[in-house]
Amino acid sequence: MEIRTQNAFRALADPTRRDIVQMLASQDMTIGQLTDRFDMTRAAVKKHLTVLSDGGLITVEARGRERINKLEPKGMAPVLDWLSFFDQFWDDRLAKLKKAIEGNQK
Amino acid sequence: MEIRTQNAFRALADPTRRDIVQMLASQDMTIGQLTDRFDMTRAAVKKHLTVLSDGGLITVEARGRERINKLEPKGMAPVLDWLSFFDQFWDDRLAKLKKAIEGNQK
DNA sequence: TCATTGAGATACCATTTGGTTTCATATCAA
DNA sequence: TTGATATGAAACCAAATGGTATCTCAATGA
Repeated sequence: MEIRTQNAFRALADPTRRDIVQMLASQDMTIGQLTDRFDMTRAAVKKHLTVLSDGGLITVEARGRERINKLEPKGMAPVLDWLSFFDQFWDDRLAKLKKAIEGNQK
Repeated sequence: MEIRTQNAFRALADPTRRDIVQMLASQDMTIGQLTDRFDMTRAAVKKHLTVLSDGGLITVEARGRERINKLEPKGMAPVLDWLSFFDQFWDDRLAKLKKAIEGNQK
């Protein structure tokens, strides 16, 4: 249950995928552009992009023969939602953060 | 590089381990107590606890023949640190959160 | 003392994961 | 039209992952 949370956490579990997320944070990129920045094949990058997409962390927009990969910030919400569990240990800051993000996203 | 971040994200990637974290949030528990709450063997739970320990998310305290597993909240810091990257998209709340947690932890 | 209990370690297994190579398809441009 | 380019998809592979069963060890307590 709660497959969205699982898929998001799973997507963030791999260092290459976290790097992709950071790269897409600075600019939208095609698979080709991303592949240029890694020491692996396009097929491998594609697999990572699929996992990120399953996790709701990116969206893909077709433009001609290119596919523009964009960061989907609200995909992070389930992660922050889960992390807000730790309010019990600290304070309500995580909950506030989550609300702030949700507000920005709508 | 940045193995702590990788180990923490990896530890959180599995649903059983996230459940364990939540259980330990309400009270410290031995392996036996945790195993009672899952439909798997003690050996399997032990493996999850090892991954959580590698991720810095729990500590183990020996007491007699029992091992008390405790949540280690500051192990979450690398995760929050990485997530604060998204400041660029929204605002500085995550950075503030991170600082607040670091302050609470020292 | 010695049976019981709580835990760790190891060997084993099926599935998943992260990578490759290869081939197919669609779009662009000359 | 046709060659180059951007991507997708499938088959395959080694290693990691999540689980099991089994054995050992240490502490407890009657």
